[in-house]
Amino acid sequence: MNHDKMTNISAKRGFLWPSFEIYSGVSGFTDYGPLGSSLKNNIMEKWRKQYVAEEGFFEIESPTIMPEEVLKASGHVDNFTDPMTKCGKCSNVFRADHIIEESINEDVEILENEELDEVILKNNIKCPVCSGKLSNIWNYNLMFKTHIGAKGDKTGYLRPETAQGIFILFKRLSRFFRGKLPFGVVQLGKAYRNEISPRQGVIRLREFTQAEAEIFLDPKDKTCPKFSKIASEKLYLSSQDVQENNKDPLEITAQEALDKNIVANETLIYQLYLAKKFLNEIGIPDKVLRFRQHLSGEMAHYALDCWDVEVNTDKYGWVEIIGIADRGDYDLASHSRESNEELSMFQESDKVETITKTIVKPNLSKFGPVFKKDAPKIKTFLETADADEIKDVIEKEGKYTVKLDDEFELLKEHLIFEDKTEDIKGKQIMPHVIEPSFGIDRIVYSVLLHSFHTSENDEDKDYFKFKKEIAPVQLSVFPLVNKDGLDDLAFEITEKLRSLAYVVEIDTSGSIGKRYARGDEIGIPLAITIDYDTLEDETVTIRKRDDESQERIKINSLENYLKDYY
RNA sequence: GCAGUUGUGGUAUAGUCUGGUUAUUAUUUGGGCCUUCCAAGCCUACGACCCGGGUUCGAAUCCCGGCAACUGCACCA
Repeated sequence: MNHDKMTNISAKRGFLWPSFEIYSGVSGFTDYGPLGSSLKNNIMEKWRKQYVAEEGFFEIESPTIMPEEVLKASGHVDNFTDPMTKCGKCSNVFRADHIIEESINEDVEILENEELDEVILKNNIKCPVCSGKLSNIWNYNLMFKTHIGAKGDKTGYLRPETAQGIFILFKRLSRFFRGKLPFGVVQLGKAYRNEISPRQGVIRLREFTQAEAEIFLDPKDKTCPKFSKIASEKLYLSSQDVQENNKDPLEITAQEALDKNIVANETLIYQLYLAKKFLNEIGIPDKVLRFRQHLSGEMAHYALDCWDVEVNTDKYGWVEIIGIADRGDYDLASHSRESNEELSMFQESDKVETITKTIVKPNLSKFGPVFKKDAPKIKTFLETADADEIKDVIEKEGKYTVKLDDEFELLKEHLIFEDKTEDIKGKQIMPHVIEPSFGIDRIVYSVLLHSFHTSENDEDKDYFKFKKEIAPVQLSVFPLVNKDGLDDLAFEITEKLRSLAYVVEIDTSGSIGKRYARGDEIGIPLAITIDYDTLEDETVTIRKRDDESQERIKINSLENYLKDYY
């Protein structure tokens, strides 16, 4: 693990570059160079293969600019903020809670802005730079704000996460999936957060790529049909208990995690397993990974359970790269409330249940004259009231007292009780959501870091040991020397391989050793060398990056060889 | 956002304190020569003083501001 060497080569060879560099750059943004872009795409394609193809989820794409209502409902407009204050004299801007904490040495994190204003006034807190008067506090929202339309009267924000785009399509999606739970929807794309001062390179960006899946399921049934297939898979988990008591991470099977109630449900465990599988397959091994359960104070208010997947780095320590949360029905409930849309689904039960229950109705000829203008609200109360309870109380005490804004006494003659039988064919439910959320840029960084092979002595070299599935360049082709027609043949073979849709680099510069080294450095798994034997027997050598082993094969069996390999 | 350190070809650097010739060296990269398998060698070319302002006859060098990076603090729903 070596951040410095790795980033050096990554910049040199076109993986990651600072954005807007010729204008001296802006922190919190990064450019993917040719190889970085290709690597990232390969990782995202691999992700799609796992979640869309293998899991049967579907991908959608929604706008990156969202109207204010959406983010108001999701809570981002009001809560995704920091309190700020500005000095009237020198115009410096500060985090209000920080100035106050420094000045009076008290934790004021929980206070509202108005209360903070009062604290500033009461303690006569001044600008720490020039002692000028501080303004009232406003919220600095971490979202990028913009205007929609020429009139500019509609406020929009760049989305702070891709997930909301899925939630607000719920009505359409539930029809698309023909009303059956569970179903999964994914979105890969950019999200934006105007961080105050991002300083960890590609780890903390203002514009970043997420890959999120939202799995909608029955709140009463969070089992997972594929769970049995992975029940005996080993997981390494740092549960709340492990963290709070400084224990070693648990090494347990998926089944044990479920039985011991360490992870809340099957679907959540299955998602932990999928995340681990994905990371392993793109070259991030278990030994640099940690599955960490959020502590109860750390958990977002909407999450029922949440696990972070963290990767170990030499420079930034443990970095969160994936969050897997059970968000409950928080999002659907909020959007349903704000939009006045019914965001629930009717779920048919396995068997029809016939129930008989007592219902209560007002006996209107007596009820109306007695309660007059209060009658409607008492009637409304009765619609949702427990009829059995009312009946009991009236039978025992002769009356039932309703406490609304006033107290009303219901007598037996005001009401009609009926026994009613109905068939329950199912129920209307608001699905819960389990969300694995991948930070793609951080994952690309982790792949670069943990694929990077550092030399231990002078003969060894530094290179990216990418898994062949994600290597940005798949093949290199070299003529052993640039003469006697070997070079022409190399170009010919390159063209042929490119027509088979392989990403191929041909290199005729420098010595053969230099060419291997250049190819290794950017992690090209295979090199094909054309030499003098090629002219005689139409064979080439295939040389593997990781062990430098060579084998000789016929040119006409190259296609099959590569098909098997990739 | 605060404090400190730093900013010279793609990379790593000399020069900055003490202002003054064509900005040092290595490596990388392109072209050529050579080369029958792992960064060999030779020739050659391209390539830099972070940006803006000030001081000065003259600024890579001194001063101020900005931007960025690094370290620590803070922030990270």
